[in-house]
Amino acid sequence: MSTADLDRSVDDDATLEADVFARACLSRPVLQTITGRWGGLVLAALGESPYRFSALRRRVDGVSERMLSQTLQQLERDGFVHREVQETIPPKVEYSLTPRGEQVAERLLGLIDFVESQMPDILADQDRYDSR
Amino acid sequence: MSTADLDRSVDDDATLEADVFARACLSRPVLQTITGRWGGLVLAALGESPYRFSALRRRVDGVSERMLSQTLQQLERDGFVHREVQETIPPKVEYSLTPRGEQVAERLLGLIDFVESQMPDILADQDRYDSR
DNA sequence: CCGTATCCTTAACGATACTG
DNA sequence: CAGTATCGTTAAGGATACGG
Repeated sequence: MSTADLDRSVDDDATLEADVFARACLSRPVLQTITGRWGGLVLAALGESPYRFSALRRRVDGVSERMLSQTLQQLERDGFVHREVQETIPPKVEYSLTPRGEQVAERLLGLIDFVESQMPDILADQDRYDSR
Repeated sequence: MSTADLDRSVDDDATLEADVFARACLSRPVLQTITGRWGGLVLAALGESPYRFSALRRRVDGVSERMLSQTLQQLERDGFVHREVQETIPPKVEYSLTPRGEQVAERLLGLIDFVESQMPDILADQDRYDSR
């Protein structure tokens, strides 16, 4: 089956207006990576400063070694994170944001900050919703 | 994690200054809802216009009835989405963004648009990463 | 120290049938 | 039309042991 059926005409900005609502849209997995359970937190953390693996794991509370490793690989693959290996003994690996990663982290931080600022009201709304 | 989940009786909320990096941070599930697999797309869709259930399901390609229903409930619970029932026959239910939801959708759209704009470069980076 | 590989558990998901 | 309930499946996640 083709997902191109619901053709929303490509408008003025042409090229990149791929429909994010389309099931097979290539940007979906990328968005999933950066907004998923750990991706957003990792990007936010690296927005503060570069981190080494262990330090990052401590910073992002609750992430397992496996998931952190996996998340970092995805972020590196998509060009959001840069991985720098220092061949010392013991070895050190530093993770930092690429320019693209910084742009994303910036926007992500804006979202996080807004939600944090709304938390008192959100919690109140949740309580109202739950008690009926 | 057990289903004991979030302790609603915040014994002493002197600090809503909660650290998003902390495992038990109350904002994490909220962020999860809006950035999760369907939450973001639903908010983005409702940012275009209000939708009724079926129309929304058609707009967000690939979402099942079950997941759409569940996602909308969470978004309504957190005060991002307003649900309006019209007692007609057949019944109609219209979903729209609350002011809070609009603020989030705005930021989410910014993120989505940026990623879309980067897709050509991201795909190239992915290819480079995969071929080694 | 920086991970990867393995195993196993849990949560998310989709399809479908059914109710108000 | 707008969902909820149930069930089987799949993907995500955590713990840990071990290699580089």
